[in-house]
Amino acid sequence: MGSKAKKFEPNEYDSVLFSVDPVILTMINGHLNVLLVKREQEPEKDRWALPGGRVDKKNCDDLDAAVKLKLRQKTGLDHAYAEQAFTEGGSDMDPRGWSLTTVYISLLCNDDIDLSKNDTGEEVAWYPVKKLDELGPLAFWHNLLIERALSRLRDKVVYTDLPMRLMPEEFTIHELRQVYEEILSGVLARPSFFKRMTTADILVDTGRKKSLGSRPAALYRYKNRSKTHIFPGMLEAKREESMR
Amino acid sequence: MGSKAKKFEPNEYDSVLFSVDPVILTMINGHLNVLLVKREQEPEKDRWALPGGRVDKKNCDDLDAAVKLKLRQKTGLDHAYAEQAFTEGGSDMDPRGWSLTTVYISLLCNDDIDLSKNDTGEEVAWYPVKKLDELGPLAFWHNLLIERALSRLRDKVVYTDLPMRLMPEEFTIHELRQVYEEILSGVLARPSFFKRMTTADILVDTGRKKSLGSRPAALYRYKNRSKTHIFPGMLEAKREESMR
DNA sequence: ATAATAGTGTCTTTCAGACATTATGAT
DNA sequence: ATCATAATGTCTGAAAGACACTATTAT
Repeated sequence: MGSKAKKFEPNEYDSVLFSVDPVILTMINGHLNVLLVKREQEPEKDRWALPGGRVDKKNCDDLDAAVKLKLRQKTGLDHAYAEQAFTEGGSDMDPRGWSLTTVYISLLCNDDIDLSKNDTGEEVAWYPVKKLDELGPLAFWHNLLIERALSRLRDKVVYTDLPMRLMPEEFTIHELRQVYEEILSGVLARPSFFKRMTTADILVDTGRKKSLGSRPAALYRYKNRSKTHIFPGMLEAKREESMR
Repeated sequence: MGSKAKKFEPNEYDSVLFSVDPVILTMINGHLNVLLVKREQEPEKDRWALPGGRVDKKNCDDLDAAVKLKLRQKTGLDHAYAEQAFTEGGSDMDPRGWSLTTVYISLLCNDDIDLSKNDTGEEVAWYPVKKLDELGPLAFWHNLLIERALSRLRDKVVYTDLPMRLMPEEFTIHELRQVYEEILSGVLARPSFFKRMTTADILVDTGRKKSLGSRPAALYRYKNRSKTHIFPGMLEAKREESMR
């Protein structure tokens, strides 16, 4: 098939082309954005793609190390949150042959990131996930991979405090709710949300306030950012918030 | 490293050894059992292992097809339930080199299975998951893979009706509860469980009864076995049921 | 009748949703 | 004073846990 497809007959039966593809998400101006890079190589040259790729087996002893390396290379962050979402594979994903990708969800706060720290020299950019279709098709099946990752994220957000990984050090409960609403594309009842968060023993009131032209809101901080809290019940997001 | 390791320098950088490893579970005599096969080849010859292995890329267009093929080969079942759990990879898992495995959880009813249908001619056996340590170490990291798969299963069982895939066509609510309790290694309150199941609109009373020396229990059947029900709240299993 | 277990009723607790009310700072 | 919105109180409803009670069969 492809003219540039490389040949590797020996042991081809046992091995597959493999890549790790992190879906790196952050909040920018109230909207969820995903990190993309522009491919400089065939196949799919000049298309936007997830900032993943082949695993450097010499420097990575296991999958987790491979993901951490990708994240460091693309965002400059050393301890970004990443969780494995799923693995997809098949003969149609990549013209070079039967290939496999493990998709991770990585959530981080935009304040912590400096894209100029990007190791790779590629063109990288944040893009709002809700406008991805305006960008045209991404490389490979990355549109599909992102959609599945977001679906998984939405499933988990209704019963966990995962969105905390998108928040800056200090934030108001209102800001936190907006992040939940953005992820769920729906509206949440304010009092329920407030109670849920303040009774869960996961937040600390810093005592300071943040004012935006009305009653100032209390600034909170997470008590323990390293472990994900599971709430006893599930949130219910209402439709609406369609346009903007 | 290993003396039998095959060489495939061309493009080795891009590809990894890959296998699919289903954790196939069923209930036997009230206990959760996992399907194992005895390896007939090096490495790890003569050790018990998960019934997985390399993917036949010529006959499988994607990952799902690969898992379905494994299940058919090992159990003779064509439409067994299987769900992807996670993927693990690294340089220490297999002496032949950096390798990757995607683990699936497959749940099925023992009544449906005839191990003599096994395609492969290997020695296969069911083994109780709670006695796996008595069997000695499994091949590769399969003890760890099974433990992680079971952990995932336990997490999901408290808010879904996944165990239905382990039940025969008709069953009593008591039998269903015993399956939940076996998976969770805990005791569930009978009335809560009964209400949860009978109010969820997932069961049909067949009208028939099953008697075991006292008041006969109603026999139920699942209304729709193909979609997993999500309950609004979570079950809480109590300790105990230690020995047996 | 008694034993044994299936099934049910009732009460309490927990927690989310809805709605109304109070609090606080900017103007 | 008025406005905007943060925070909270109260009520309701859904669903799980606990416990007691009733039902039905075998013996």
